[in-house]
Amino acid sequence: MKDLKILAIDGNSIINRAFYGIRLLSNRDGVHTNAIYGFINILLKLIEAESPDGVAVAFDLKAPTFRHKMYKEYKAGRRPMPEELAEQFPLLKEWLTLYGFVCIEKEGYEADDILGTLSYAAENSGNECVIATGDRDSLQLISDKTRVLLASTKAGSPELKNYTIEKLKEDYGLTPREMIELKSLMGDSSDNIPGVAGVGPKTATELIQKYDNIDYIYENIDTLDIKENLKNKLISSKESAFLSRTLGTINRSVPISTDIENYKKTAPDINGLSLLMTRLELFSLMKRLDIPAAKEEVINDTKTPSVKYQLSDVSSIDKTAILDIYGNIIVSGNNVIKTDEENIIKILKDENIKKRVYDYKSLLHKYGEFSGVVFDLTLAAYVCDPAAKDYSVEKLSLKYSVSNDSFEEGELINAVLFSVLCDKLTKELEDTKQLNLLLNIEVPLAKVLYQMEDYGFLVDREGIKNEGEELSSRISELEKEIHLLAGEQFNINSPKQLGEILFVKLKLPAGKKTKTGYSTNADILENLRFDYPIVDSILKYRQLAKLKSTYCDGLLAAISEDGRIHTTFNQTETRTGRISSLEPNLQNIPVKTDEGKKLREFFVAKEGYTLCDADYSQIELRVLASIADDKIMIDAFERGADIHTITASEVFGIPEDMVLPIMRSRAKAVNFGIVYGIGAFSLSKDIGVTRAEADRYIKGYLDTYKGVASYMDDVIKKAKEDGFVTTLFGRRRYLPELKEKNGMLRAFGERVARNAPIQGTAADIIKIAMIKVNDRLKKELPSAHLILQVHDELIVECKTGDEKTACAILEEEMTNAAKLKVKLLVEAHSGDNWLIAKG
DNA sequence: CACGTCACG
DNA sequence: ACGTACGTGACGTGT
Repeated sequence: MKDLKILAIDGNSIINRAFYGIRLLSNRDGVHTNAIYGFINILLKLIEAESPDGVAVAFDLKAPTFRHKMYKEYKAGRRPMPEELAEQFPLLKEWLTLYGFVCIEKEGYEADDILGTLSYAAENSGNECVIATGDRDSLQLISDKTRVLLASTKAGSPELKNYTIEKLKEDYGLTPREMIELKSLMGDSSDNIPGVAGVGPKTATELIQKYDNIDYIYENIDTLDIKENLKNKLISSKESAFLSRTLGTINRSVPISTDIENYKKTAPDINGLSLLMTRLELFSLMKRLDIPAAKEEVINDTKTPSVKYQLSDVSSIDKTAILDIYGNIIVSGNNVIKTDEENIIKILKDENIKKRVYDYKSLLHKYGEFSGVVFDLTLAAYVCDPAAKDYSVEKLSLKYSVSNDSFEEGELINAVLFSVLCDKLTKELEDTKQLNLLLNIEVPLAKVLYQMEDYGFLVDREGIKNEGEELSSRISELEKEIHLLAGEQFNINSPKQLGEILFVKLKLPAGKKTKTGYSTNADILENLRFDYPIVDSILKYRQLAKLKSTYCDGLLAAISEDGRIHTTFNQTETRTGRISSLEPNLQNIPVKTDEGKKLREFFVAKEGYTLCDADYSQIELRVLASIADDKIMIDAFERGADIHTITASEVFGIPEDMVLPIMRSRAKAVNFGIVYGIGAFSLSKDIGVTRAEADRYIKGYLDTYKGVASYMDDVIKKAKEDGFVTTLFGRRRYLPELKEKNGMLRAFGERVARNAPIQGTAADIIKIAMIKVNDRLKKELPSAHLILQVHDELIVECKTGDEKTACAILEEEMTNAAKLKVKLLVEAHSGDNWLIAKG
């Protein structure tokens, strides 16, 4: 059989390039997939470019023969292959086989031997072979029937060079066979081929160009026109040169099938590919290859009326869809599917019609208030997997193996898809005991958040504007001063330029470096500010520039026509269950410095109204005391005393009234650190003591709070068994990091395992409080509105005169949102603006 | 678009 | 030997 084209790939070489070229990716179970992903991408590109009749992928297998003795030794002395890569080999091989390609590995042979044998077989039977590899060794295999596609990295970006006999001549001035001779002389350190000592690429190339091969050179060594010095080198390394040629010659007679027909592509096993790729979460590749989701449930709309819609309508741009209880789409995106707008609103507002929706909060913004929502697919998907980035219907369909026979962008698909997804997610939530969390916390909260977004927070536009102008003039003063002290003009906002000025031009003692240059962050500069006036000015400049750009300019740009700021709360962002705030972010308005605090004065109540601000006192430590069941800490809170003072007293072993401010502040840092999963190094850096000192604090702490100490151990043990941790309300966070071989990543996983139940439980509690506060306000104080949440703090705008009632409602509902082993303490204040209301 | 920096809990 | 506390979002610079 003639005229077949075989693509022969050096599997090890390409998978390595893919692995190191793409950041680590893993699926939900912690199985890494980056090398597989990268390999398939490269493979698809090659297929597109070459259109081969078959693909054979060669892999190394251990137990080397003579040729590879040295290679093995070299490999033995080298870092072993990381587990993250090793685990991807069998999966890739499985994928290749399922796709209809051939994997070849033969005990005792390397991948390039297999490539050599394969290309030889192809040539001999009049066929064509294209070799893809990153290893220059294979260049010796080139012929008029065999080309080499050499993968390399040029200026940081991957490149494929197409080597034919002509191209090789152009680049190296040599024939393929001469490449072997070249290597005999110059050696190859990466393959541990010695060559001739003192002969590099340049000399070797000259010699081979002139004399063609080492047999000729050594036979005629005395008569050839070679300088004395080089001649001596050649003579003394003669044995090594011939050994190198043996080592460097690719074996072209590996015992594998030489019938090229056997390497023709066979039909792909679509089912198998679906299963494997769904498990690996290689969704973008599945889409590209037209591979449907695993265990495909072909949905035939036999039971339901055939209501069809475009998938694109509900995927990304306007991701809203509403279903009635039969799972029929009523509206999707901007397209009304089944009925008219008037009817939609009628259905929505009818509380007796139970609705399953996609993105409740967006629908509320679009159609106004409605109830009767019994399921929200977006929120369900978030609760099931809070680490996912994309909750589009398209992604969910792939992930949950739901599809139908026409699942393609632009194709009509059945509305039942939604219904099936809802059922599947409900099942998962039941299985993981999180359905309660969805239905009683997240869904009702979505409505509360909608109301908060809709109502907004009034700001004093003129006040912010004036403050911005004030800051501007102070900033330009500082700018002048800094340029004067530096002796030149430069952009202070550029860490790069600033680093150059401070640490090169002015020769200040440089601290740490970042990837890109000198570190100029506040930690570093803080240590220099007293010795160098310029640093003091820079810190001030930075502080004011931040206030101006992010807060004055940023907030001004975000004020709506009604004079209020309507933030958006993202309910599906954080991995711990917190909500986040964006465009603008109202959860990071300054409070720590006087200049910053001033901005809070511009967040005000409207005419005739007052702000009430209530925050939990030490909620995370109280949660910790409760879930760790730590008697000492629980007792401390029950006594109502200051927890940091008590901690200092216990750790330093002195009476509470002897605790000095410095001791309290260090104890406070340890309390925070414990919640975050603490390390002595970071603690010492944070509070400015030696590492040993910090270590003693932690030991003393864990010795005092023995319940906390055992909780910290137990939670990790449990997390390693289960693969996840949970909050008091059952919210899960999966921790694939705990399975990492990489110690740093694993340590990170352990800190997260300690922190997530604490931060997450606190997040659950305030969510419950928000729902309850909102309900009570609706009933008892309808003119009052919840307007903001900042993790442990709620803000209400109420009629002036109602503030006592509003504060009482806040305190009651926040305090009683959860029953812990420790009482929750809430402090509430009121005032005309946020600064005063915070107390 | 990645990075450094810095604002918050 | 290595890097170093949890969770976020916005801005300016520079490739």
